[in-house]
Amino acid sequence: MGPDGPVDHEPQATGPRSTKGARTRARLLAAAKGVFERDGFLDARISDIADQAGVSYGSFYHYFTSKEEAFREVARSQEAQLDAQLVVRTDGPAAASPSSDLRAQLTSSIRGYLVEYRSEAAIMGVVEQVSRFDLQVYRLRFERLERFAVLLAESIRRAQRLGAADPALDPLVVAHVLTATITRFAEAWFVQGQFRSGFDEGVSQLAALCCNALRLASVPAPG
Amino acid sequence: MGPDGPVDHEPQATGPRSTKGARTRARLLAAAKGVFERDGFLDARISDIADQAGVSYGSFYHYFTSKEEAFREVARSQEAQLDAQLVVRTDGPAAASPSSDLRAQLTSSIRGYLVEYRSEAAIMGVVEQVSRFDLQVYRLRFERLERFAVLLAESIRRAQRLGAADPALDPLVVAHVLTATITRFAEAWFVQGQFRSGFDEGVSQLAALCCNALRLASVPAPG
Amino acid sequence: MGPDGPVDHEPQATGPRSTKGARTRARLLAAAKGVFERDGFLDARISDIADQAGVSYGSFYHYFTSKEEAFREVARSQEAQLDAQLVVRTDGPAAASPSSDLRAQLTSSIRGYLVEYRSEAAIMGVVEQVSRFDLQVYRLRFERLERFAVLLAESIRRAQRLGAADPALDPLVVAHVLTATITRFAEAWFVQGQFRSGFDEGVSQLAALCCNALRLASVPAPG
Amino acid sequence: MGPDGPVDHEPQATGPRSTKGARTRARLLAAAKGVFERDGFLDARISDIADQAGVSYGSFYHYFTSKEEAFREVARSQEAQLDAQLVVRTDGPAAASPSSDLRAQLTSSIRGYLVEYRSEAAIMGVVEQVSRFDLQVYRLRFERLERFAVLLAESIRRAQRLGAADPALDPLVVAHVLTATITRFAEAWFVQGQFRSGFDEGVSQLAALCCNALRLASVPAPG
DNA sequence: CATGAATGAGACTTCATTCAT
DNA sequence: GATGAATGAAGTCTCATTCAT
Repeated sequence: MGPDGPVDHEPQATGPRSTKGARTRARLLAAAKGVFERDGFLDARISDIADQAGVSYGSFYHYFTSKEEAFREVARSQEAQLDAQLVVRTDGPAAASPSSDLRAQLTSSIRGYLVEYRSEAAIMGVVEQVSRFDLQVYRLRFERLERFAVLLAESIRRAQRLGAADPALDPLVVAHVLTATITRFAEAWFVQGQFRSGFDEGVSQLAALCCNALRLASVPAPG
Repeated sequence: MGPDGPVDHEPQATGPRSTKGARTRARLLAAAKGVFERDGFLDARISDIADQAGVSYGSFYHYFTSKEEAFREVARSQEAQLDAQLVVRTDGPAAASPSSDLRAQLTSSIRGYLVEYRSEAAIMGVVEQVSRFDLQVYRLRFERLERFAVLLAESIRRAQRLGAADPALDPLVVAHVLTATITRFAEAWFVQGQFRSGFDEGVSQLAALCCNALRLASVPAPG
Repeated sequence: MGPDGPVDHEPQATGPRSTKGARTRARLLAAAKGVFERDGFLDARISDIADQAGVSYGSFYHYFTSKEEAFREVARSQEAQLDAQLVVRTDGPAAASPSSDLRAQLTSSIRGYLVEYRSEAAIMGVVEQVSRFDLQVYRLRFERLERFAVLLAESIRRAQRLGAADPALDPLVVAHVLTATITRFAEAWFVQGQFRSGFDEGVSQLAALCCNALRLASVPAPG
Repeated sequence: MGPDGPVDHEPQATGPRSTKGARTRARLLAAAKGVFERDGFLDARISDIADQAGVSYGSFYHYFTSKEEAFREVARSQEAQLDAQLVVRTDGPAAASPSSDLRAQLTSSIRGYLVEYRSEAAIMGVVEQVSRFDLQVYRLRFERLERFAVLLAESIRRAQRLGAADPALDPLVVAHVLTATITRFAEAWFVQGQFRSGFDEGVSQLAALCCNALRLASVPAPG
C-alpha cells in the first residue's frame, strides 16, 4: 500500500520523567524543527540540534532514540495541526441545501488547510521530503489524508443522491483526486514557490475549482 | 526552495567518444535505473550499479561524476517521456467547438501522462523523492510542468473568451492547480498505491473532474 | 607563491573540553609527529596515527579536521621552539662594542637554531617538504623568519652607523640572505646529511662565515 | 646521505624511435612542464598534460613510464641549465690575483645561477618541492651542487694558501654553506617572493656578501 | 540527568596505470 | 604509434550512536 522504499522502524520514544526533563525535551524539539527547516532532514546534524537547544550532544539521546524518531515527533505535531482543518461531516445538521453545505465545508477545509500549511511551509516541505523515504512519516502524512478522503467521499455520495453533485463521478476516486489537488497545490505554492498569487485569491480559486469539479449546484458566491 | 530562474544547466559529463563507450554508458544507465528503483536514491550504492552493469567500480566515474549526476541523467530521460504527453495547442486547428477541443486535448494529455507514469512508476517514485532535496532534479521535474501550465493557461483563456469555460477562474492559477492534481494523483495512485481502481476508470474520472473544474461546456461523453 | 600578507589564521579545531580529551589530543599529536617523521606527510595515513595513539579512527577527527590540520599543529609547535632561538635585540644594552654585540647575538642565534633543528631534524625535514605545497605551513615557517630578518636588518643598520659593519651592504637584503643561509644549511646538514662535520665545528664555521659576511669588526675569536 | 622519505624508483624512459615520435615526446615534455608549473607536482594530472600536448591520454605512457619519470625529465633539463652556470676553475689561468680570480668566478657563477633560476622560477619551485619526496629528483638537484661545492672548496683552499682568504675557515664546510646560501636565496627571492629588490642590486649584494664571508682580499668594486 | 569523548562502519571519489582495438 | 576505455586499490572523511564519568 505504501511506498516501496521506506523501511519500517520501531517507534520507541524515551519519555521525560521530570519537569526539567520535559522542558529540555521541548527545547530539543523546537531546535530540531528549526534545524530540519534550515537544512532538510538529510543534512541536519544531531550536533546542530543539540547546540541550538543549548544542551550537550549526548542529551539528545536521552529523549530520542534517533534522528528519525525526533523528526517523526516534529512531523506528528504538524500533521495534527493540519488534520484539524480537514473536516467534512457526513451527518451534519441540515444546511440551506446539500450542495451549499458541502461547498461550505470544502471551502472551509481548504482555507484552513492552506492557512496552516503556509504558516508551516518550511517544515512541511521537509515532511514531504521525508515521507518519501521513511515509511512511518509516510503513514503519518497519508493515513490521515486517507481518512479525510473517505469522509469526503461519503459526503459526495450523499450530495449525488440528492442530485447536488455530478452523478457520473466515482465518489472515492474523486475524493482522492481532490485530496491530491489540495495537498500538492499547497506544496507547489508555499514550499516550492512555483507561482505567486494573493493568498485569498488563490484560496478561492482552488475552492471554486474543487466545487466546479464536483459540479456542485451553483449558489450565490459565499463571502 | 523554488527555482531561481529558468537557467538551464547542461552538466557535461565525460562523454563516451566511441561506440563501445556509448554502449558501456548505456549499460551503466540501465543498471543505475534498476538500482535506484530497487533501493531508492539514498540507499543506492555505486558499487551495485557497477556490478549490475558488469563494469568495474571506477568505470562508473568514467561516465558520471557522481551518483547525483547519474540519477539526473536517468531522471532526464524519464521526464522527456512524460513531457511528450503533455500537449496543449493554443493555435490548434478548428475543432467541433472550443470546449470539446480543450476537453479532448486535456483528456489526451492526462491519459498519456498516466500511461507513462504507471509504466515507470518505480523510478518516478524516486524522482519525486530526489526532486525534494536535489535542486537540479527539482528543476528537471518542475520546469517542464511549468511550461505545460503556461500553455494550458493560454488555452483556458481562449476557451473563456469563447464562453466555453468558467469565466471566474484565473487561467494561470487554475492551470497550476490542474497540473498539481494530475501529477500528485499519479504519484498517489501508482507509486504509493493509495487506492485501487481500474486504470481506464481512474483516467476517465480524473479527466472528467478536470473538465468539470473548468466548467467546459458539456458534450456527449466521449468513448 | 609568497604570502599575501601577515594575516594570521587560527583555525579553531574542535578543542577538547575536558582533561581526558586534552590527553587524547596530546597522544594524537605525539603519534602524528611520529608517523609524519617516519613516513613523510604524503604517505602518512590517518589510520596509522590513530593506531599509534591507541584510539579509534574516528577519534582523530574529533580533534582535527584533516591530516593537514594535524600537521599544522605539529609544525606550529616546532616553529615555536625554533623561533625562540632567533633573537636579535635592536635596543640591547651596551656591549663591549657594537660589533661584538651583534656577533654574540648572531652566534648565539645560530647555535640555538642549529641545536633545535638538529634535535628535531626528522620532523623539520617534513616541515620543509610540506611548506612547499601547503600555504598555511608555508606561512607558519616563513613569516617568523621574516620577522627575524627584519630585526636582524635593524641590528645590522645600527652596526653600520657605528662603523662596525660593511657599509656597502643593504641591511634588509643581507638579513634575508643570512636567514636563507642558516635555514638552508640546517636542512642540508641535518635533514639531508649532505656532509658530515663535528657539530661545534660546523656551528662555529657558520657563525664565523656570517660575521665575516657582515665584515663585523674583528675581535679575538670566542671560545 | 639523502633524505629519509624519498623512495627509490627505477628510471626507465621509453625512447621515441621515429621523428614523429620525437616531436610528440617533445610536446608532452613541454606540456608537462607547463602543467607542473601551474599545478605543482602533486596536483598535476596526466590527463591535463595529455590534453595540453594535444595527444590522447594513453599516449603519455608511450613516452614516460610514470608521472615521476616525466617530471624527472623536466627537472633534468632545468638542472642542466643551472649547472652550466656554476663554474669554478681550480686550475684557472693566472688572474690579476688569486682573490680577484675567485671573486670574479664566484660573482659570475652567482649571477649566472640567479639569472637562470629567475627565468625558470616556476618550475624550479616545483623541483624544490619534489626534491623533498622523490629521491631521484633529490639527487638530480643536489649531487650537482655537491660537485660545485667540492670545486669551490678546492678553490677556497688555494686562495687560503695564497693568503687571499680567511685561513680560519674550513673550505668544505664553507663551500657547502655558500652553496646553501645561493640556492635558498634564489628560492626565497624568485619562487616565494619573500622580498622585492632590484635584480642587479640583489645579485651584487649576494655576491658581495659571499666574498666578504671568505674575506677575499678587497679589490676595487667591480662593475 | 547531563556530558562530551569515543567509536567505526561504510561510502564516495580519485587517478595513475594498463590494455584492447 | 595512437587512442581512450577500463581498472581498482587506496584513503579520506562523516556522523549517527554508544558509553564511561
